[in-house]
Amino acid sequence: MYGNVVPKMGNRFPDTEVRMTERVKSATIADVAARAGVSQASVSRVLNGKSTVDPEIVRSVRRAVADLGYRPSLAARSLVQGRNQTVAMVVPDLENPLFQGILKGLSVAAAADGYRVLVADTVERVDEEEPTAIEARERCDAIVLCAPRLPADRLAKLTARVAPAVVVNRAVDGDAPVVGVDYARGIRDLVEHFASLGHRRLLYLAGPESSASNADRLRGVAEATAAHPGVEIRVAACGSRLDDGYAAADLVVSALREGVTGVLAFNDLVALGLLTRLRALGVDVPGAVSVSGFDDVPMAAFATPALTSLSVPRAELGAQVWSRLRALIAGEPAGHPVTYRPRLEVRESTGPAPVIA
Amino acid sequence: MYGNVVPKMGNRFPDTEVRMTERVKSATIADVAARAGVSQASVSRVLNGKSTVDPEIVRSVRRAVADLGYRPSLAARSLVQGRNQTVAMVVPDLENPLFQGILKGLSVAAAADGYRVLVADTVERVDEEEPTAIEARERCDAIVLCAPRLPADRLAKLTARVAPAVVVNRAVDGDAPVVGVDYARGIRDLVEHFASLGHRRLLYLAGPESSASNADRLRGVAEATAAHPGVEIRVAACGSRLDDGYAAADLVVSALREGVTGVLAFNDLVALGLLTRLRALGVDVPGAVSVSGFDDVPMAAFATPALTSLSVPRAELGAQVWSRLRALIAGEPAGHPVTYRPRLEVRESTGPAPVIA
DNA sequence: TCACGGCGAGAAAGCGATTTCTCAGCCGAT
DNA sequence: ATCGGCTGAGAAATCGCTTTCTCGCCGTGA
Repeated sequence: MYGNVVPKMGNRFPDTEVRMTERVKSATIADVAARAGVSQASVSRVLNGKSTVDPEIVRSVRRAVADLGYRPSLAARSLVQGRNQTVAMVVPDLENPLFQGILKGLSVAAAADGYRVLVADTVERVDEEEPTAIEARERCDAIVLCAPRLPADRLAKLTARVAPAVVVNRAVDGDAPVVGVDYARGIRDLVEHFASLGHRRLLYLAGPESSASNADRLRGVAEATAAHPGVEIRVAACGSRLDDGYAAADLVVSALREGVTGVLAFNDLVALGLLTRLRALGVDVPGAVSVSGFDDVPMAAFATPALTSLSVPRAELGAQVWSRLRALIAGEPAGHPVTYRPRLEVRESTGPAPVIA
Repeated sequence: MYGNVVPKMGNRFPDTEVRMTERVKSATIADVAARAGVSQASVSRVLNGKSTVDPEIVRSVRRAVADLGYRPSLAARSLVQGRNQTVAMVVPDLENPLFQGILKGLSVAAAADGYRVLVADTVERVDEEEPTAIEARERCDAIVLCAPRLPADRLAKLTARVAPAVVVNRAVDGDAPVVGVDYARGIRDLVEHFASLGHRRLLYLAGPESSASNADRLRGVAEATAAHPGVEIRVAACGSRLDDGYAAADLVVSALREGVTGVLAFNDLVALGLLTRLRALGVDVPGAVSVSGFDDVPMAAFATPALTSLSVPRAELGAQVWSRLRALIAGEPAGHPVTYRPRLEVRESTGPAPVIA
C-alpha cells in the first residue's frame, strides 16, 4: 500500500532552475498496480500472459494500463531478462549494395519477430572489427559479422567471444554458423558460359586483396582453369568500384591485343565502369569483347549493353541470417550452413567470341 | 572476498541436459569490488572518473577489472541512467540510396561519440510509421524520421511524442528540428540551366504521390515557371525507380513531338532508366532531348551520356542529423534548421535545345 | 470430516549498475 | 586547542521490471 507514497516531484524551487524539459517521468508498473489495486506481479502476469489470472484482475489491469498510457521500460526488462530484442550487424562499409541488401532482409525479417537491428560500420578498417563487434555485441542479444576482413585466427577468437554470432561471406573456424555465397561456383558457371560461347582466353579483374569473396572467386578461377584445359584465365588487380572498372579499361584494351576475348569483372560496379569507358573508347561489347559482372545490381539490367551477371539473393541472405540468429538466441542449433549458388543472368554484354584475326 | 566463491557451473547433471551454451555469467561490479577490497561505489567512481579517488584504490580496481575481464552491464547502466547511447533511424525503405547515405553519415558520426544507430524500415507503409517510431524510440535516446509519409497533423503529434526527434526531408509543425534538401531550389537551378541552353518546353517526370520531396520539386516547378515566363514545364506522373524511367520513354518520345526538348527526371534512377530506353529507341541525348536527374548517385557520372544531376550531400546530411540529435539529447537547443542546396553537376546529358523543325 | 495437492495472487528478492547519504578523518582558521 | 568545512570512501537507496517464494483458499479423495 505505502508503495504509493512516493515524494511528489513538484517544483521544490519555484524560482530557481525552472527546467524547460518538464521531466514527466512516465508511469511505472507500480503505478499501474496501485491504480488497479493489485500487485506488481499480477500486472506483470497480465502483460506477459505467463500464467492464468482472474479475468477481473485482467480487466482492471488493462484499464489501468490504458488510463495511464503505461509502457513498460525496456531497460528494466532487459536488465532482468538479460536480453533486449536487438541484434547487431557489423559491416566494413554500409555503402556496399550487397550489405545494404542483407541489412534490409535482416531488418525486415527480424522486425517480424519483434527484433531490431543495430548497425555498426567499421569503415573498412580491419582493426576496428574486434572492438566494434565486441562493443556492439554488448548492446545486443546476438551479432552478425559481414565479410569480416580479420585474419582467420583472430576471427575465430572473435566469433567465439561474441557468440551467438553468424558470419556472412566468410569461412570461419569454430561453431559460428556461416551464410554465404558460392562465389567460386559462380565464377565456374561464368567460365562455362564464356567457354560455350567459344572464348578461350579470359581476363579476371580481381577485387580488393583483403576480400574473402575475392579469394573465393580466385579459387573459382583456378577450378575453372582445371576444368577447362582449353581455356586460359588471366588475372589482373583491379578493385571493387565504378572507377576501378573505368580505370581498368586501358588494361583490358591491351589484353585484347593478346587474344583476350572475355572479361570477368569482380562485380557489377567494376563491369559498369568498364563498359562506360570501353564505349568511350569505341570498343564494341560484346562484338570485340564480352564482359560480365557479379551481384546483379538493379542497374545491371539497365546498362547498355545489358550486363550479364550473377544474381545474388541479397534480401534472402539477410532473412536467412535472421533465422540462424533467432535459433541461436533461443539456444537451439543454428541449422545447416547455407551457401547460395549465384544464378547466371545472361544478357547482352556477353556473346560469341570474335574470330581472332 | 567471498564474492569470488560463485558456484562453478560444472556439469551438475552429467547425464541430463548438457547445455551447449555454458552460461558463464560474467563478472559484476560486486565481484570487482570484492576482489579489489573496496566498495562498489569506488569501483564505479574509478570507472567513470566522476570524482577523485585514492591512486591506490584506482590501481587495485584497475587490476581487479583486468583480472576479471570485467565489462559493465549496459542494461543495468541504462536502467539507472535512463539512456542507452543509441539512436533510432526510421526510413520508408532501406534500399533507397539517399537513406543509405544518410544512415552511413549518421552512423559514422554517432559512433565517434560512442553512440550506435538502430534501423527500422517501414517498408513504405504509412501506417507503420507511428508504431514503428514509437517502438523504436523506446529502445533509444532519440530518433530520426526520414522522409515520413505521414499526414502533417499525425506527424506533428508523432514527433512530439517521440522527442527528442529530428526529421529529414519533410517539413513539420512543432519544434522537432528538420534537416533537409532544398529540392525546390534544385529544380529552379535546373530550369535555369535548361533555359540558358535555349530550352523552352520541358517535362518533369514526377515521383511518388506521397513523397514530400516530390511535392517540393513540384513547388520548384511552379516557382520556376513563374520566374521564367518563356518556359513551359509540363508534368507527368512517373515514379522513382529505374523501371519507372524506362517505362516513361514512350511518353517522353511523344512529348518530343509536341516540342518538349528537355526532361527533368524525379531522380537519377528514373533518368538512368530513361536514358537506357531512349538509347534503345535511337533517340539521341542530348542531341534530340536533354535529360537531367537528381541526387547525383555514383552511377550518374558513369552513364552514357554522363548524367547532369543535382548533387545532394548524403553523408553530410547524416552527420548534420547527428549533431542535432546530440544537442537534443544533451538538453540543448538543436540549432538552426538546415537545408542543403543541391549543387548542379552539369555533364553530358544536357545540351543546347535542338532547333525545332 | 480431514488432509493434501494445486492454484492464484501478493510480498519480496533479485538483475547490476549509479548516485545519494553518511560519516570518519584531516585541514586550516579562530 | 577546538571547531567548521571539505574530502574521500563505504553503506544503502534507487532505477523498473521479472520471477521466485510464500501463503491462503478451494476442491478432491480417503
